[in-house]
Amino acid sequence: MKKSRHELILELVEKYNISTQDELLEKLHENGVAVTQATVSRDIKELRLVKQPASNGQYKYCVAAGSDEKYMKYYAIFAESVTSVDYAQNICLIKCHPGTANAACAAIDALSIPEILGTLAGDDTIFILCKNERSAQNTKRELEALFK
Amino acid sequence: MKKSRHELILELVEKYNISTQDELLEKLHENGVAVTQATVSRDIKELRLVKQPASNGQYKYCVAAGSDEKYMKYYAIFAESVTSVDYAQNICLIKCHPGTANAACAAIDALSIPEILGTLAGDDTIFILCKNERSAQNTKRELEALFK
DNA sequence: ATACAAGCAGAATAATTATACATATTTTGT
DNA sequence: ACAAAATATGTATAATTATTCTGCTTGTAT
Repeated sequence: MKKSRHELILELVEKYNISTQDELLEKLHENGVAVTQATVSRDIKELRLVKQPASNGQYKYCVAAGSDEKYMKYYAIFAESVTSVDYAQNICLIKCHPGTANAACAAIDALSIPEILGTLAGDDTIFILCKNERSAQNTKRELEALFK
Repeated sequence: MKKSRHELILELVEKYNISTQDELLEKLHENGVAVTQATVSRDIKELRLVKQPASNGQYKYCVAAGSDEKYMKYYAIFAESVTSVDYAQNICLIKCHPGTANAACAAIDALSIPEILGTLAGDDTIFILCKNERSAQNTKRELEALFK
């Protein structure tokens, strides 16, 4: 329950400009997740999201970009979504449990690995476009380290 | 005055584990800078510091890392190309100065806003296809914030 | 089956942070 | 130098967020 809510929160935060917990709460409700602000506050703490002052003078909840700690944040979600990582040529391919690819993909995006040009998630599969075969290999290794 | 206070704040935040504005306030006072919490709140907003949940279960004020800096890169081109942003149904429509739509459109593409399915630029007009009306509205808001 | 422990979440509330408003201060143009 | 405009700040308060306390639910060992 909590796990999937966390995934949803990460997605929502990526997708929308959410500037208060109440806004996030509202989005969660729209998605059929009924919790209270107290829980959202705790989720945010666990996910280590931050309320960042943005350029437009608003605030926006973001995934914190903290050195290598950031990997830890995604470990859980990644570990329980991903079943395999492979690559061919310059494409890295991730297989996930059904329905979890988007969440895992959001996590990968959030890692912003420089070798990754772009990602595309279906229902249970993620394509990762890399610069070349070497990059794909590195990416595979990096992601494997993450979910193993 | 404000400038040096800002510098001091950055130093203090680097140096200590500051988890509330009141703590920061106290440190400021120790350093002979007498301001109130309201000012600290505004300083933090301007400096774009964030209160980050840390590994020890505490919170800690930090310098924000990137995340919406990408917007800055495109601000200039966007600001000088775009004249208006509007939407109808699931289409977001941008009006630009003659001849500049393609450049602005490239900038929009580069932002890779997830709600945008695709874009099409003419000479002075951009069509942005969104998933639905809600997405179009969000996109409008986001882009307006960018060029305003 | 029962007791116990651990984790989760809601309600209420405490703690913290942001802002509306009113002044003061600084800057700018003349 | 002076007035006008812009910027900065404090006060008070509103808004937001974190936490305490309590009751559930679930799994586990006795």
